Amino acid sequence: MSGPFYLTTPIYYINAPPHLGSACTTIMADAMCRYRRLAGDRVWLLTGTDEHGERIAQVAAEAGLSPQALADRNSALFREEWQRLAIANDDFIRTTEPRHQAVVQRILQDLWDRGEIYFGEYGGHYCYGCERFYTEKEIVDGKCPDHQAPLTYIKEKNYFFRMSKYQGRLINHVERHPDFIQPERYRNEVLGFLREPLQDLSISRPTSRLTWGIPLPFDEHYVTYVWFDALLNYVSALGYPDDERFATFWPEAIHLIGKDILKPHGVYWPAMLWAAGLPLYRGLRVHGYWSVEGRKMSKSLGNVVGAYTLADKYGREALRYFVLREMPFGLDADFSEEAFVGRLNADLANDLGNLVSRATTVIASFGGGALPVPGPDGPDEAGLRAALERTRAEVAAAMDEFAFQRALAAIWEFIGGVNRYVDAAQPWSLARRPDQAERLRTVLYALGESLRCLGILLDAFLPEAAARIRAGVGAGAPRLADLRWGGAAAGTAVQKVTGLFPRVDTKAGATGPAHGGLSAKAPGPARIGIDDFRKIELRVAEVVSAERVPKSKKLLKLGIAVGPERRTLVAGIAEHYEPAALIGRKVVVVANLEPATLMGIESNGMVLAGSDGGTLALLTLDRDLPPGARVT
RNA sequence: CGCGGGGUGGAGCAGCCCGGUAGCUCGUUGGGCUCAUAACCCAAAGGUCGCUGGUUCAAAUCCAGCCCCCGCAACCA
Repeated sequence: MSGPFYLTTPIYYINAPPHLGSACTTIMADAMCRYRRLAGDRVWLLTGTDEHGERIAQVAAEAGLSPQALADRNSALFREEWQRLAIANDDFIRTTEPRHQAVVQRILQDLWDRGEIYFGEYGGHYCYGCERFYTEKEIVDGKCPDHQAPLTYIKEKNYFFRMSKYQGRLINHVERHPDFIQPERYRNEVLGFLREPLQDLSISRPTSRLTWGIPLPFDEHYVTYVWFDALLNYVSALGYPDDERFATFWPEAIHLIGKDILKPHGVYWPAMLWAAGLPLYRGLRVHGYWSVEGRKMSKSLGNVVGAYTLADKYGREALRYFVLREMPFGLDADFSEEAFVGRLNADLANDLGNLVSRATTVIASFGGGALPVPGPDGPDEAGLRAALERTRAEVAAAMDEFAFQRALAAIWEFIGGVNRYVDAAQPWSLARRPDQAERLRTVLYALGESLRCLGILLDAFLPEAAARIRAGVGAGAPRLADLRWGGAAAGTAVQKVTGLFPRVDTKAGATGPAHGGLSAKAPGPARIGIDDFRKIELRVAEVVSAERVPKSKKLLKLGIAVGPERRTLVAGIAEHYEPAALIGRKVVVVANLEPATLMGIESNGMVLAGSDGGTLALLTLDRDLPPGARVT
């Protein structure tokens, strides 16, 4: 079982601060690696940040910073977050580091030399009206489906990776290695992607459009685009190609990701590795998403949960426990503060914390503060021993599948068993009967032994609590190999361990609906001056026609009159307003917005509406004004 | 007909692939214990398993149709 073990988290895009989702991935990775270290493996845990791209350059410009300065600042947010959460990563890679850029360029050059990359002209059927390309499937009779106008075939030059040629090989690999992508549902999803013809992958952007990236070594007018830059971190961080770490760990690589980036990892990345002449990673493990109180976590809903704020309020171990216990691996899970506190109180405080407290107290009070020499085991001790073995085996099996939830459920099964044992054995009664002295010693030893084993079992999941438990029963450094009944030496001093996980009082709103306090800090909109506001041309408009945009869920196509002018705009209000109910109404629109094309329809302007995430309300006039009137 | 997930006691979930007494956690109620963090242990109450039809000796489980939620993607300008 023991050997090298290499686990990666995704590199997080520094556009947004760390939140519950990224923390969850990282915590899972950390727990897995701690478990493997416990098993005696040589482990390498990699995390890091993805720092290139247009958005970063833009945000930096707005903030008056260089892109590098912004990247330094935002990358540090992640590094600090993982420190505060006690993540034991072995490395932290940044895509702006020279060690990464050098590898990216080296591999790009190599692929270019060997013809895996070509300079292509992306040919597409382009509609000038829509300002977009159409695929063969979308074209109706050779015309734009929206404008009914003939399309122009135009070309855009870029570099392409010959990904399409790996399609058959990849299908074959995924089919023959069920363990390559897990859980099953995501394996099926990748096979689903691969049923459609695989296109070559555009891997460059001209520097005229994007400058904040890694330059192509063979053409200074282009930089790499997203995935070639990002995915290669997994090998660049190991010191590819010459470092010993690369030779040791790369063949064992397991990528832990969220379901949002399945396609790049399950499809692009294997093709890239083959093209580069590298062995594939060993496995891809995909977890689900967190929702918050039944709703998707999103910036626009303002319900993004920050991990550290939560850890700060309830303890980072409680946070670890919650995300590992509550999310079945691969499936989505829901976060709520109520569920969080429920877990904390029921599992950590009542079951575990209380057990540790009562067991150490019993040993301290009735056993003279040390593990006594036990007498012969009775049936209850045999039962405990069997329960421990079941738990050990189930934890091992669960961890093989990244099933943290099952592993913890198994450990809590054991904790329940020990609690029942205490009640059945009643050491406090035995202590009153001198003729039961040997029996008492047996019971106290069994309790100490149970805690010692918990101190090992829990180490991967709750490292700090596990350390306190081990310290309480005088156990040394944890090793999975020591998870055998009878490993504790009689005579070992035992200290009372109390307050391991104090209960959180849920009565009378003691916790309160602290969602505001739990939100990740999102920088609020900057203040603007009146001159900036005057740049926005708001006008009264009358809706003269309204219809649903076919095949769309949210969009209505509106014909509006702004003074004498008629224009078409698209509004994302179809879920809240019937088209017929809008005709004739006066609304307020942003009149000088850049046109945009949505579902093939050009939208000239934007209807103003307020929303709290659930309800949406259009802005209207409380007394009549003619269409075209300026709103200030 | 875009892809997918789900509807099971008050809440959250398992069971469904391989039909046969409906299980777990929390909550509620009653009891026990007093070592312990108003905790721990035992017991009880509570479900027409979304709807309709079909297959079968037997359907939560298989088949068909329908209803309702929720993601993802394309579209929140």
